[in-house]
Amino acid sequence: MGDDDSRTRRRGQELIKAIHDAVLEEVLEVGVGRLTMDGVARRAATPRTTLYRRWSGPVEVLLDALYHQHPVEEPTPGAGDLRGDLVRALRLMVEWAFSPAGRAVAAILTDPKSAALMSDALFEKVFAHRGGTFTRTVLEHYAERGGFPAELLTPVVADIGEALVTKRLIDTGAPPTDEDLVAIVDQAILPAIGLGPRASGA
Amino acid sequence: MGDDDSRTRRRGQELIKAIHDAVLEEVLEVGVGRLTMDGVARRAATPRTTLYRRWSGPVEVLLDALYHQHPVEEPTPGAGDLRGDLVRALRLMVEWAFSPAGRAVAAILTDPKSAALMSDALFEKVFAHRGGTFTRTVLEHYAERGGFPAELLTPVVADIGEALVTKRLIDTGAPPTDEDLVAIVDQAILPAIGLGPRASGA
DNA sequence: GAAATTAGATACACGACTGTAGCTAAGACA
DNA sequence: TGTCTTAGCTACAGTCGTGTATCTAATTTC
Repeated sequence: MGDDDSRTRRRGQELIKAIHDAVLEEVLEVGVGRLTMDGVARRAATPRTTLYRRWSGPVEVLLDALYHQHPVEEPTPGAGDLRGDLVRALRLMVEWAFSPAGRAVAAILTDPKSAALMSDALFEKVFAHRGGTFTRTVLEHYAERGGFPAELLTPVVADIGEALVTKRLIDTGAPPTDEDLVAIVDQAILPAIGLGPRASGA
Repeated sequence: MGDDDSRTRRRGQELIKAIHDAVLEEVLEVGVGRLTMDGVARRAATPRTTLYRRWSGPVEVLLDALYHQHPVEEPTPGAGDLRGDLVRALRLMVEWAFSPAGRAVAAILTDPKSAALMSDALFEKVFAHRGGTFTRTVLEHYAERGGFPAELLTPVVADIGEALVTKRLIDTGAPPTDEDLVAIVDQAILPAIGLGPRASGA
């Protein structure tokens, strides 16, 4: 049978994946504005002609890589541990934020020239729902089951956890510890849904 | 007397200011990674030699511009309107975020190559205290005067307002309305310091 | 095995940018 | 007025990246 190891060329999806991986690495090293076809090609160990056959520029390569490597794990809330589920959801968010795709998304969000290249499909898939998919899922789950008054779950409240994690990532560039995540849940999220230390004292 | 209007050349601070303004505009248009000496010079209507006499590259020009154009208004809390003062502080933050310097800071924060060029003085002045200077000032002011229990003012709580505004800015690219700011104060900050609707109902 | 497809390789012309050198002239100062 | 400083101007050589064209050879398909 065909022995894959003897092949010298990559074809089809294997090649595409290598190029996607390469552009996600390259953007981490140089940033969006310094992405070049040359750089991506070099990192992918493929000639530029191969890239130009499919994409017209490096940002398109990057956006395409994001489209295909975006799948993000969603939290799976249980039944009786809101606090624990919130911490786990935030941990999931942090893990994603430090993935190649997560870092690339962060870079694109501040690039003035990327928006013009953004397809509607990609925007819909990657950016439109970027916020609120981690803790919101957990909070909705528990609100539906009467864990706290559902009317307290406003767009602002749904965003608190992720907002604090996002800001922390921007401020320090380092992943928050589990203690940090617990503090965010206890000091900011739970009070906002009426489950803070003051509310339990009543 | 010297008539300023007849001069054909800018000198000293006038020239420096024009260059600073130019680089802050240029970075908004092309992003950090696409900044060039050529582009900045063109926009400042000055030759590159003039830039090279002072700076070795475009990011240095930008960082210098930030160092000198960073002064940010601080909130001036009053005596009896915590809620109003928090909303005003967040409004101040939004105004700064949309200033040329504010936007430049945002761009630099995601550029992989800018950190290496960052002087300690600049980091100290512009970035180290970037978070927590708006609502923290107000919250500390009122905590000291017994407006709410001081022990509730943790680093997490001090960050809530600005975190939510930051995330909103990232998510939409548009300035939050005053209604948005009021919602952030009422739904997230006040509950966290024990002054939410639930606490007053007790 | 032959035909089709396409990955990989090479080359080219061009533009933009870099960094430097050298010069002139405007402006400040004594 | 004379001197000094430096902004503005021009030119240059070199590098990098772009976009394209062409060809060969590896791989897949029939």
